[in-house]
Amino acid sequence: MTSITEGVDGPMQGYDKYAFEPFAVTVDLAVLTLRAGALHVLLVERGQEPYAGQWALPGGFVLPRESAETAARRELAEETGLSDVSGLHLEQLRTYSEPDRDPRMRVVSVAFTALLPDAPEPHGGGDAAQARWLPYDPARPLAFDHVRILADAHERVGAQLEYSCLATAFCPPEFTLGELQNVYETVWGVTLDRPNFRRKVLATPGFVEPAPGAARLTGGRGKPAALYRAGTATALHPPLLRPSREGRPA
Amino acid sequence: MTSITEGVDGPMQGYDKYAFEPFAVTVDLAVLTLRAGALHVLLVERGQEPYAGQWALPGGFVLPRESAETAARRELAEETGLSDVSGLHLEQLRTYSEPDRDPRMRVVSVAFTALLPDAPEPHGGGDAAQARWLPYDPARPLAFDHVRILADAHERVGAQLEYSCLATAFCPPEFTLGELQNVYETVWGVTLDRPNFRRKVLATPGFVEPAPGAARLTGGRGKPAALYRAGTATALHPPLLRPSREGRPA
DNA sequence: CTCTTTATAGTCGTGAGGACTATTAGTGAC
DNA sequence: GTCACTAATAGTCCTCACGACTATAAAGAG
Repeated sequence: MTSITEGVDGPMQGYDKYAFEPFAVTVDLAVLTLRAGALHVLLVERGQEPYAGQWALPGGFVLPRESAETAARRELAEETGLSDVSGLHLEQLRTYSEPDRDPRMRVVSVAFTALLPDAPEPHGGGDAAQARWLPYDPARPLAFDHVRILADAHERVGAQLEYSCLATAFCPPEFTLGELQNVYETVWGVTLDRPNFRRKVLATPGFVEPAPGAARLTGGRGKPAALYRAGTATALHPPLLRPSREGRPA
Repeated sequence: MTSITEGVDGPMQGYDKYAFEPFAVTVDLAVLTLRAGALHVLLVERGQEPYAGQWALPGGFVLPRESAETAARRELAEETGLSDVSGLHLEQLRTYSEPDRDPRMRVVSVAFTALLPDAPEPHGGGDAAQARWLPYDPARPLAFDHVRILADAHERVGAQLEYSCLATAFCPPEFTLGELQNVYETVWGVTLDRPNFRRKVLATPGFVEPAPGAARLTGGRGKPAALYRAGTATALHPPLLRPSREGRPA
């Protein structure tokens, strides 16, 4: 295998005695939100080849002086129009580096998951033909290896709901326990018993705390629900386990 | 900041209309094992500047046609001298992309954790002055940002012990429950009750199964222990939670 | 008012798991 | 041999987490 380093100038030059190939580094974003009780993903329609006209995860190149995290935050702001909103949860998912994942060249992509409480309509700016919230559908074809990235993101978020306070990242600053339960039910695709869910959440120290002012959410049907806000804890002890994926043989 | 793309030939040329910087992509490996009941890390002594003479995690450049996973496996084989041994657990940790993490140039590094049952002495080949197993010590200075990578690896492995069968990756093909318990106690830095640990492990379907032949390990002091091998399960239900890091206020 | 809807309160029984004791089966000292 | 020591294994007891379930409260719709 021959080195192609000879084509590289500037800071690449003279890196000890190693041979290496320069890579393009990008970020891909799996931005999830809840709309009308359903999980939605932010997707962009590609305007250029390859995969022109197909849906893809938003993302872009990491700039020379950026970390991947910074690039992801910038791309998210550019695509959705919201600049570093409070309640934004951004987390590195993993890195995808298969040699042929981009047919043009060697691209290594650092994938992130982002969770948003409300869903402002994105304005598809820049390179994308349009950007839209679309219902999460594992069967929807996407450009590149984005189907896999999105599936990994969904799996990761689902797992994190068990052990972290991540669910509040899907909720507005003040929320009801019913809304919080909807997060779990929607992401996990299950239904939970409401009194038991309430007992578990309130018994977990630091998960949620009553919103100040004893505010209550009225306007809907039924008894008004008390409002809560995210607590100070970051990890959940004990964890809130989803119903066993494997049968219970015992 | 100007693009330095103009110095790039070959597949980098003419990538749409974007300006991007070529990055060097490396892998770093946090290789953990148990020796004499203590957690050890595989470290190499750097032979060149920067950080010449300092300890660092093994790693190296991703080759042109390699994925990061393939590169990690190759580097591990090169550094430790063991070629794709059975029982090798390799997993992507995360990617470190701070702009100045390498003083010479822009290097994005994909970090992996590798778990080994036995610890063959490494032969420090190639670029490293020497390679050795050293006791895990979060306070040991390391080159680059490797202290953080190693700490992240330790935290990740500790968390994974709770929900996965990962502990068997530290053990030889056949092991006693005492050896398995030592894995948990060493990585978590706690002591566990032996009968309770035994009950939990045996009650978890697919975690371990008796080794064929009703073999027993003798030679040590005390009653000989039965031998087990890793089961077919990959996830642990229910999880084997470590003693609560936060106090139990309830 | 009555029905429906949703939030909240409480009850009961099973079982997981922490703390603990007892027994078994080996080695090494004497 | 036998006695101490060590480690594996078996079993007990008690608390509490949690699933399943019933009951009550507080709103809007008609």
